[in-house]
Amino acid sequence: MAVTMKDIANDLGVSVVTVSKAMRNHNDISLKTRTRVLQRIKELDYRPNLAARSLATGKSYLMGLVVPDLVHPFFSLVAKGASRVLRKKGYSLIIASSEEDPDLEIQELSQMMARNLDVYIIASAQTGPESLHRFVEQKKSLILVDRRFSSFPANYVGTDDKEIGRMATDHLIERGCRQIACIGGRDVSPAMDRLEGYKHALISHGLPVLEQFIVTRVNGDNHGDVTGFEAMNSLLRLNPCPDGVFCLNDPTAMGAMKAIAESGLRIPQDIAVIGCGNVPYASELRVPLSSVDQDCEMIGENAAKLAFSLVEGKQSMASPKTILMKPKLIP
Amino acid sequence: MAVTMKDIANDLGVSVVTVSKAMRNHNDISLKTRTRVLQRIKELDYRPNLAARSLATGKSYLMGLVVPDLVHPFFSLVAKGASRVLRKKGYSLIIASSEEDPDLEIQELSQMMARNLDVYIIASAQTGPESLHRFVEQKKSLILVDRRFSSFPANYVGTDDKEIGRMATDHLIERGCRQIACIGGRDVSPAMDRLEGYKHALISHGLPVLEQFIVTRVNGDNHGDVTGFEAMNSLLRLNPCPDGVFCLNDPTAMGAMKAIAESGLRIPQDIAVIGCGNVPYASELRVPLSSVDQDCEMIGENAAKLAFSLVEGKQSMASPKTILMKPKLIP
DNA sequence: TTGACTTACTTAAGCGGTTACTGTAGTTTG
DNA sequence: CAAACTACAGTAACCGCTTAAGTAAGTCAA
Repeated sequence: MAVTMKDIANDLGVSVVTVSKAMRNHNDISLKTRTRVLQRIKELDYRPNLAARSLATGKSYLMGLVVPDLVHPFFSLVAKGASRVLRKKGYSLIIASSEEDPDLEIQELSQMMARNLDVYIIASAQTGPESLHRFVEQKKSLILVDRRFSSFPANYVGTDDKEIGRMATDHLIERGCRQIACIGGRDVSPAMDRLEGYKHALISHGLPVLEQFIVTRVNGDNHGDVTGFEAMNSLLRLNPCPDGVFCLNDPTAMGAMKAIAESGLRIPQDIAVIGCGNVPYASELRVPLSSVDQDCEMIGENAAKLAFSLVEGKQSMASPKTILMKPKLIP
Repeated sequence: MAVTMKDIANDLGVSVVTVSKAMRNHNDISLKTRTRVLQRIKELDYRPNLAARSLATGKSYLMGLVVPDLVHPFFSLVAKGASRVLRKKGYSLIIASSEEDPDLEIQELSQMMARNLDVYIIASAQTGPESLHRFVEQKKSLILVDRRFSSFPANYVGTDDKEIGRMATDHLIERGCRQIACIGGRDVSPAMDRLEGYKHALISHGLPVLEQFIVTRVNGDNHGDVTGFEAMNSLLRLNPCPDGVFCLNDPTAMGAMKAIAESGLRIPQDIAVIGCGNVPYASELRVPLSSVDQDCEMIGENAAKLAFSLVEGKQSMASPKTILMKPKLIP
């Protein structure tokens, strides 16, 4: 078996508690003893058994991250950012992918709760906040990422999605577009907020908000390329046909661009396209894609930092904090 | 606090042990008692504290996955595949990203070892197997993924990389290329094996293996696009210049394609390019990229399954198992 | 020089489970 | 009808660590 505190204590002729305290810099231990302990710990390459520590302290030194799709660069970047911050403080990250399935998400969260994680960071695939109430009941620390629920106050880290919508639409307007369509998902907060920003931008430029130019789909983020392709085709049949399209995410934009290309129209001369998310390699696409970048890694980092202030009690769950990142236009 | 076995035992007027046994279908408990226990467990939504169980059993029901770059689709797909399999058996996955930094990897692994994970699945960023010996010493279950070390026998799940090299090169030869170059990383087993497959294919077609056509770089996988761009530029200066390029991975291929495009040559008429990895959206690129696909999710799944056979003792660390996936050509 | 404080450490208890051993009915057997 | 099982449940000990409470010395002011 691995080295335990007992081994070290025996070797040094002190009690286990002394070792425990020495290790955690309790001011109850003489410098001399502490040094001897630390010395021996190094020699034996001792590492405290975290399961035992967890049991004794009630803290697990584990944080959970549940995302709808780990393969999506957005979420893997969030994971990366969070992981980097947590690592430094000796925390580990349990990552689960819900595959955009609400039931699976609940199941994964149950698993995690059995492990008594210190903080749960969730980009939820739920349509409503119902299943999140148990976090409140069980007084578990919760941080929502990317997606939130208006009726459910909780810690939240995300991008300023309204600003994204405004920014993207403004960009198209500045490029001379006047008939601007919008394609994307529905029901999830980023989509709704971006749409609102889109409308806001149109209105403040004195342009009309036309319902037929807004194509939203449930779960439009999944298989966004298909959604984008089909939605764009339906937009192309309109008269007048849009001269600019704001796609709520990049895969959708790529689908839309494919549809435009197949129709024989040119991008961006005939129809300009802007996406959101700034997927890697966007610049290498057939037609380079303008996009709005969200600093995904920073979202992860901030979520992790917020997580610390929760476990350290600096931040209470009672007064949830919202951190919004500023988006950036990538032409 | 959360519900414990004690609560259930008290409620039912039985001992804690009875609850424990009932829960795990010990044949020591009458059907009647077992039903009562399970009933109450459901009512209270009880979940056993896994830290406690871990302490008592010595198993953590956790598996660790360390990858060099979580954002790389290859590794996130592996993670996804592994996660899916583990979930079903009640295991959770701790994921860490080493950022291609060998020291960071060692650090992450130390962290994990403190948690006594049941199996460690690693796509190692090490240049040699030295740091892996401690797994053998401490009798920890280890599975290597994607990258292996010839001098270090260990469980391994990956793709048949020689076959990839052969397949890709054959494809170029069939398309009529005769001057085939190869660009990619160095030192890591997949790169070396693919290169070997490349050479093998050339030789078996009676073509010469020209050293000046082989451009490898240390850490060529990182920032592959830059590597590919620079390497291709140097290849373009050769006379004769290659009419086909096998890039050991897709980002490299994209960099190479950029260089070719900037030089005014056409793809694939003047120079054909084939990559490896089949990145998402490859078909949407300026010039659609042929690639060799490795079923990454299956790699993850197989690694997870192998992990089970290790914890269940069906498979011993003494006789390491190697699982190679067959690659698939995506024109 | 004695009581009050410190300093440095130890002992005891418990976190929430598990395993190995004990005990007690009720049932079978010779 | 006593001996020997069997089926079911309970007791005790332990996993490795932490916290709270205790104790034995040394220090200091009165």
